[in-house]
Amino acid sequence: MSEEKSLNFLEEIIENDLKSGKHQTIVTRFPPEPNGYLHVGHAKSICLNFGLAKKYGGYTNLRFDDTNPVTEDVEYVESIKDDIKWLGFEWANELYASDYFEQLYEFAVTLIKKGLAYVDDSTSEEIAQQKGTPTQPGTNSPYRSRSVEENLQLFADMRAGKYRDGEKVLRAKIDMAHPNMHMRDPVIYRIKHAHHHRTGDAWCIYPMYDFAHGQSDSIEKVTHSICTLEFVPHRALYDWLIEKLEIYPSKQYEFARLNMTYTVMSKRKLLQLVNEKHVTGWDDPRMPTLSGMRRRGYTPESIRDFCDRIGVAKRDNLIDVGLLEFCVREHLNKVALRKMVVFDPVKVILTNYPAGQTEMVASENNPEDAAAGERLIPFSGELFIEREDFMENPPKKYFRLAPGQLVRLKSAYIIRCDEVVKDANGTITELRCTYLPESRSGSDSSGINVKGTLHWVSAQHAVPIEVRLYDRLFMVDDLSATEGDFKEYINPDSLKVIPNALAEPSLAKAKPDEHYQFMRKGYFIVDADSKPGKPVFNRTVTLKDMWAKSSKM
RNA sequence: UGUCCGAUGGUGUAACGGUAGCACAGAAGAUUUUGGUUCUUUUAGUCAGGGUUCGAAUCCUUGUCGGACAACCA
Repeated sequence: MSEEKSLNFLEEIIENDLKSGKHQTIVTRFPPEPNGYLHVGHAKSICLNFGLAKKYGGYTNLRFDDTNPVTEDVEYVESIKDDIKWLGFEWANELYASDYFEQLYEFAVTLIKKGLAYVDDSTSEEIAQQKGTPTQPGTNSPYRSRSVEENLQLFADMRAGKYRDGEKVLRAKIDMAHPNMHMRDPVIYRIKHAHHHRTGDAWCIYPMYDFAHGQSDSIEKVTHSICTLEFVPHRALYDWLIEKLEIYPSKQYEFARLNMTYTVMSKRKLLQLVNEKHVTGWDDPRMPTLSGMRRRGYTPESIRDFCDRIGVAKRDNLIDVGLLEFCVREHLNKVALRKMVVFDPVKVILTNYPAGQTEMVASENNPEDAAAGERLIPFSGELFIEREDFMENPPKKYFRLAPGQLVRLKSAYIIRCDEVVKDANGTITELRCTYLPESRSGSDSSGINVKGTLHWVSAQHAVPIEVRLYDRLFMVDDLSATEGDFKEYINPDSLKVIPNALAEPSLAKAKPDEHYQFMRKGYFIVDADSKPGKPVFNRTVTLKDMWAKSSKM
C-alpha cells in the first residue's frame, strides 16, 4: 500500500529536526538576486524550498538578495515573481534584503563594538594580496588594529558618504591564517554610490552577500536555509556571524545544483547569449530559462515532475536533457489536442475521387482523453502529404506511400499510389493515387489492413502557418568539459523556420494557451510573434521516433 | 604542496551492517487508423587496496579520481 518513498538527505534532516523537537515547523526561503532571469536550475531550488515547506507544513519566503545595486533591476524582480507563480508556487512573504539595511547596519556596529570588525583603507588589490592563497596563510592588514571608537566613527563616515567607492571597506576580524579563505577577514560592507532599485539613494554602503544572507535568514527565522554546493565554504562564516551577533540560529544546508546536457546554466553565460544576440532574448525558446521554456511550450507540471525525478544529493551531476523531454512528452501526450500539419508538402491527386467534391471526416481530438471530443476536417480529391512520407524505391520495412503501396490517410481513406509525376529536374511534383471508397474511417468495409497511416491536409482548405523547430542550443553534451569560449559550441542549426507549413483549418483559430500535437511531428504551442492570419508555432519537443532511429543505422 | 565536499549500470537516484532496487536511455517483442501512446521481456552498477564483522555499497584506513575555495559578485 504505502509505497515507502525514500527520503532525500534534506528531508531526513528536517524529519529529524521535527522529531527531536528542535523545530515545531519549518521555514524556508527562495533567495534570488534580481540580476537575471530564472532558469531550470532555479526550478530545482524552487521545487525544493517550496516543496519541503509544503510537505512539512511550513512556509517559504520569497526574498530578493538585492545587495548589489549596480547589477540589479526591477525588470528582473518582476520576471522572477512571474516565473515562480507560473511554476505553481506561492510564497508566504515577499521580502527584500534591502528591507533589512538599517538592521544590517546595526549588526555591523555591534560587530565593531565587540572588536570583531574594522574599517580597512587597503585597496582591493592589497586586500587580495593579504588574503594569501589556499595553500598559504594571509597577512594582517595594517589597519586591523584600529580602536573600536575609530572604527565606529569611520564606519559612520562611510555611511554618511564621506568616501568614494573603494576607498574603505568594513571587514570582519577573524583569522588571516584560517584554512578557510572565507574566514580570512572577509569584507562585509563596501561603498557604492549607486542608485538602488528599492532604496534609491538612501545608502551608499551595501552589505556583502555573506553579511546579508545569513542575517536575513536569521531575521526571518528561517529554519533550513538551503543553497547550492558552492556555498559550503561560506557556512563557517554564516555560523560565525550568527554566533557573534547572538541572533536566531538559522542553519545552512547545501545540495548539488542542476547541470543539464547541451546547455549552460550560469546567469553570466545566459546573459552573454542574450547581450551578444545569439538568442533573441531571455525568453528565447532555446534558452533553459523558465520564461524561454514557457514560450517553448513546456508546462509547469512537466518541469515539477522533472525536478522530482532528478532527485537531490550532494554529488555533481549532469542530467540528460532527454529526461526533461520525457517529462514534457508524458504530460503533453495527455493534454495536447491532435492536429494535422504538413511541413514539406507534396501534392496527391485522387484520380477516382469525384471532381470538385468535398466531405467532412471526423477525427478524435485526443485519443488519450475521450472527453476532448472530435472535430471535422475537410477532405477532397486534392491533398498534400509530407514529402518524406513517399519513397519511390522504399527499403524493406517502409510502411509509408510508395508506388503500388497502400496507406491510410488518418481518419479518412486508404489510398494507393499509381503514378509519380516529376518535373524536369526529377523532383516529384505530384502523386497520382486512387482511393478505396469503402475504406472510409468509421465505416470501413474494405477488409484491408495497412501498416502505415499518414497525416494530410486538403489542398483547397489548408491554412498556411509558420513553424519554428528548435534543437539543442549547443553541440556538445558536457559544456564543463570543453575548453575555450563556450560560444564556440553553439549549435548553428538550433532554429529551423518553416515559413509556410500547411495546417488543417482549425489551426487558424489556435489559442495561445493550448498545447497541440501535430500528428507524427511533435508538440507545438502558439508563439507571441503570431499575427492575424499568420499564426506562428513553436515546437516544444518532437515525438519519439523509432523509425528515424532505426532507419539511420 | 592546503582546506572542504563527493564517488552505486550509459545518466540520475535508492538501499541507514543482512537478497543492490527504481526512473530515463538502450535492446527485443505485443498492441495500435500517430513508426506516437500502452503493455511485456531484457542488457548493464557498488572507484581501488587493506582492515573490523558471521555478514560491508554502508563502519575504519590508505590511495585514486572528480568538484569547490584566493570578487569591494551572489
